[in-house]
Amino acid sequence: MAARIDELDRKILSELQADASQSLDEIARKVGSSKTPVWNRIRKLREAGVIGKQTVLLEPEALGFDACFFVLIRTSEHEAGWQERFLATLRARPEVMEAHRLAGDIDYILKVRVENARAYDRFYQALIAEVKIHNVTALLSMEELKFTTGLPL
Amino acid sequence: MAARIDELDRKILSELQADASQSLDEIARKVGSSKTPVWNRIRKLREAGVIGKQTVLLEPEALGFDACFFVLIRTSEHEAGWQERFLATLRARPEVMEAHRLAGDIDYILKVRVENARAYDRFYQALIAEVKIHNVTALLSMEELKFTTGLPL
DNA sequence: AGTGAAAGGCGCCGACA
DNA sequence: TGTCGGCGCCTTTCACT
Repeated sequence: MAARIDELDRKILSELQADASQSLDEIARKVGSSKTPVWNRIRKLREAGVIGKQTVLLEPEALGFDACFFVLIRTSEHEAGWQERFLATLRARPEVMEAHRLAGDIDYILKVRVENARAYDRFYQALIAEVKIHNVTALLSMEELKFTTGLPL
Repeated sequence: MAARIDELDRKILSELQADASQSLDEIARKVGSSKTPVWNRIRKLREAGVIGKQTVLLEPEALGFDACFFVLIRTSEHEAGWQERFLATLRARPEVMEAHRLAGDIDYILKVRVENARAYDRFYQALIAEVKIHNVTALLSMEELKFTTGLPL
């Protein structure tokens, strides 16, 4: 699955991660190339699925999302049907920012962004009403020390 | 800190989150307004710090980042000096995608993206060499079930 | 606060080396 | 594969409502 990427591609991706609003000329200058080759490479990287969607990062606190929880989930159910229902629930719930299936004794971890603790409880109640869950631990974030979407190229 | 945002702002932010490469005309049409007002609102939201940086989301697996760990950290040190060193280490390490200070008996959680388990171990060794840590639990992600940067507006 | 128009810049695509 | 040049759209601004 890992695409063939050379040094120039890496530099271009790095620039795009840092600031996707830069002009082609600007990127070309920084990576030591020029418009057309840079543009062709970006197109190829997009087609190859290396570059996903272009977005803006919003400030959660400025929008009233003051609470962030990491939710550790243990389940006793491991049939396909259960996992499908669980997955569908996660996908349907916009407050679930991230969900991973884990190795080890904890089965899943979620990252959930909500307005406040009450909103988290609503989410929690809705979740356990939809799927049977053996054990849930919620870790409340007091402070986001670091956040980046940029991979270390 | 929460900015005053009306329904139109919310729609605009939603569109930008979904696809920041859209033209102003397109966004204006979708939210039922026109170019200039949309542009003015975007500028204000940027100045207010609601809209942060514009970026592209890269596909980790296409770039060889096949391993993702959530790291639960307990420490016995709670002085300011220790936390400063810890924070500086996290900031300096590009494989740390996310770091939160928590409430409860676990003190910190990190999200770490690396090439493979060996790269994680290098990170782990470097971390405990730099700061004294009481207890570390690493949760290995087997599968990313969901990932979004889009807040639920 | 929204409309319309005008200008400069930039993405995108050609031909050429 | 990289450079140059042009067409047309899109951002950005301003004057008016």
